[in-house]
Amino acid sequence: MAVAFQTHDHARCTDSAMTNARAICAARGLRLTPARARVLEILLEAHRALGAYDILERLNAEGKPAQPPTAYRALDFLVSNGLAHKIEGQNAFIACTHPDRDHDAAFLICRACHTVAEAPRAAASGSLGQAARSLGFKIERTVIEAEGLCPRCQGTTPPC
Amino acid sequence: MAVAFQTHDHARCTDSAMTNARAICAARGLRLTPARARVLEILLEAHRALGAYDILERLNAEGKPAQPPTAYRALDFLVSNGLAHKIEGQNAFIACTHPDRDHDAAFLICRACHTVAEAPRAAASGSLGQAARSLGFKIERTVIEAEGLCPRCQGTTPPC
DNA sequence: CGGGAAATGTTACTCTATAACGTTTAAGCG
DNA sequence: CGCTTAAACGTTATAGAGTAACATTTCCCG
Repeated sequence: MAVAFQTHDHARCTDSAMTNARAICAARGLRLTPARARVLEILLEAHRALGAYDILERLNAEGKPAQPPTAYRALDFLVSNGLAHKIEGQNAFIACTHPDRDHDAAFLICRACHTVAEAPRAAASGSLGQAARSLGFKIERTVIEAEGLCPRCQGTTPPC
Repeated sequence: MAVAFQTHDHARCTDSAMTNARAICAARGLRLTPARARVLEILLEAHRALGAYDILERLNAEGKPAQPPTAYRALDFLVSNGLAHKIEGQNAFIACTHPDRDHDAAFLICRACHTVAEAPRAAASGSLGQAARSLGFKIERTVIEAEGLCPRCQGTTPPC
């Protein structure tokens, strides 16, 4: 997990993530339609957070004219089912790297190369959960994001 | 701190926050212009997160026709200087309840009554800081938000 | 194979945010 | 004090993010 900052074989991790996603949808009776699968592939291939309109551009570049709802519907499906996450701090979306079950995640986002590492995380852990408990607040959803510089981009003047 | 979920005297906490903000700006050589002060007051009076266009509506309702940049400039100033925060999960802004120094904060946001409690927090604390350290990631900014139900709204069918 | 729900296509629109200009204001200095 | 200059502000226009609403198609299931 959280290997995003290390070099690795993107093609292979895309393939295995797609296979995994198909298996998950089959197991849960979800329909990973061509449109949804294509959006997930785009996210996996980009290997970083993409805006909805970045995805639209890529879809249109493939000769399939698509309007915003097409992208947003696919993204809603992927996010609802844990196959992708929304990075609220950037109005962008990223494929989940371990979509084995529902989970809230924490993200480390490099402002230079836009790589995003996803750290699995116990729901409502840490100081946030503590504060919530002491106030009687019932957490339903969390957004935990850190923006900064990844190891690769800390040394280089021009960002990787 | 984090008293937002308890009933209290809004007028008084608005006044003292404005006095505090003026003192901070004076001490730092910042200009809390009328426009900026008015936006801060609006945020304090609302006592919950407001969208930039909610603020614009209120400004216009006062007979001062204002365009988006007016609101965004004031908000940028307030956020840059720690007098307000942006709630990324809702594209909304809220006055800071303890703007004594630069700080990252964590937020508990009620989805029913829209009240926001701000919990002070050591920067890069908890699991996020741990993950970052182990990966060599340098955190510059964090977004930590929890959405759910506040104590008041958990019992009632119609939200407070 | 037919009925109904889910998914998609399409048009139009709303909300969020910023670029780029010109004008005004006010702080600092000789 | 009056000049210089940067910061703040007004204004117009536009870019970017997201959704409403409705017609059409697909495909699951009985």
